[in-house]
Amino acid sequence: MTGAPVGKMRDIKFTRIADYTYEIARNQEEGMNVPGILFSDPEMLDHILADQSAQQVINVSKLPGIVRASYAMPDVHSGYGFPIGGVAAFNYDDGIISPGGVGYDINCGVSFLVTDLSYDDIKHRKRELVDEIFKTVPSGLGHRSELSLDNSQMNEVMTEGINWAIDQGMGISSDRDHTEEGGKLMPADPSNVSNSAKQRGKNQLGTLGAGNHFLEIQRIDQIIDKDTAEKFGITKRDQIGIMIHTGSRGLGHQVASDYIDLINRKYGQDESGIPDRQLIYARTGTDMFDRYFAAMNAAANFGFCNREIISAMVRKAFSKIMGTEEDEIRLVYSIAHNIAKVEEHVVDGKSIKLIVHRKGATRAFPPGRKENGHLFAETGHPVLIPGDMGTASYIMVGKEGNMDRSFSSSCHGAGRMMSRKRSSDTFIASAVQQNMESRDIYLRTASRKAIVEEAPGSYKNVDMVVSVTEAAGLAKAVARMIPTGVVKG
DNA sequence: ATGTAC
Repeated sequence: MTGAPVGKMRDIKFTRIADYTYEIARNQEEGMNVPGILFSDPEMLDHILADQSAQQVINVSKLPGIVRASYAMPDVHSGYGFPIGGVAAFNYDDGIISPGGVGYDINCGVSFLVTDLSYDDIKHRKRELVDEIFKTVPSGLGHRSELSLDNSQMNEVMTEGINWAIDQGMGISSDRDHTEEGGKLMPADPSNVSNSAKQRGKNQLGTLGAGNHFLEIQRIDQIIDKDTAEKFGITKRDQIGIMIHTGSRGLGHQVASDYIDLINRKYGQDESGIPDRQLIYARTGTDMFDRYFAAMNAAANFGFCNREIISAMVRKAFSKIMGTEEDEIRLVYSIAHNIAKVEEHVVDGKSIKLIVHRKGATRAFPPGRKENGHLFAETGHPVLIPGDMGTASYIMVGKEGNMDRSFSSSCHGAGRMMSRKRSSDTFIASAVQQNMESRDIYLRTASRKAIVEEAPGSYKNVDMVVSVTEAAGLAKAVARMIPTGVVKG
């Protein structure tokens, strides 16, 4: 049934307008330029209402130049200004860009690699493999890389993205076709990145970081869409893959804080009508817009390069322990889920240029978009969904028609259900680890804190998030992976 | 998420 109000909490009214799709009408609050749209189910709506995310969806809908709707993906939760799991597109000719709409971890994202190895091939060496990766890939807060870059190398990384790593022998040239935009976003201008941001990045290339960032050895658990899986190189149950979830580290974080600060100082007064200070933005056509966009792309390129170099370290570890060749560990895809992109979309029957913010949301283009590249023209590019460390992760692809539903965006993970603090108060590290061990998941972490804060019970059920994402018509599952070895910051 | 901080 469509059209009847289904809930009212915190004075926010939702109307079910389609399968797993709820609307917050434009008349909900004064100043909304577009409605809010949440992809969810009745059970998950409760989680949304328990935090600030629905209000944040409303706040975003009031920003200038927003087109069609302010969206929340099924894994939405509250974030800095914009919700995590939020998608907002602005008219490129008369809109805005907002650092809060991208998030502090610019190009936080995922790489997934597959091997021809089966679980049986690695199980007797699994601990050695994980230990080797844990030893060679620095993880945790403040842990430095053995790579130390000078200014000119930093500038190259920020303009060239993964090409820098490939030129250095830390990557394979074919990885370009398996990375969003070839792993090099443009325009990227390091001169718009502060010295302190560059300083922070110099010893962080090839580091995993902390929080929900991870590196997992996974086994293919279910192949859901056999044809597509095969095109992605996934052919059998128990096939071994490696998932890397990390971003642009301290460099991206510094770029975000620098520009939030700069924009606030320059436009804070003029934009006093803004519903939340944290939504501060630069308007299209201003120098500030161009500077942030080019700095964000520079940080994103650092993020792509970071995942590429970690992939090279994984290839090396597999080679040392398993005797595999570099090209036997194949990149399926590397994609961002914290980014703003310039994209063409049809709005009101006309194709227009937009600046699409995806913050904790994954681009999910179906076949037919040039961005897919030649390899994924027929399938759509892989959409990588990292779950929690004890349950599962997914590969999906965009569903036909999702351009009209979410500007071709999908969920980006399970989404937190408990705050880090509440997780720390709820879980005991040894019990979490033991539980994982009993399910054959070997865990190495840089800190005890990571174990409790990242306990699987802190997250929404990823299977449910994925099934709502499917039912809402955003993306469809291709394969489900389960972790067997986990490295956490 | 992040050298836990203006």
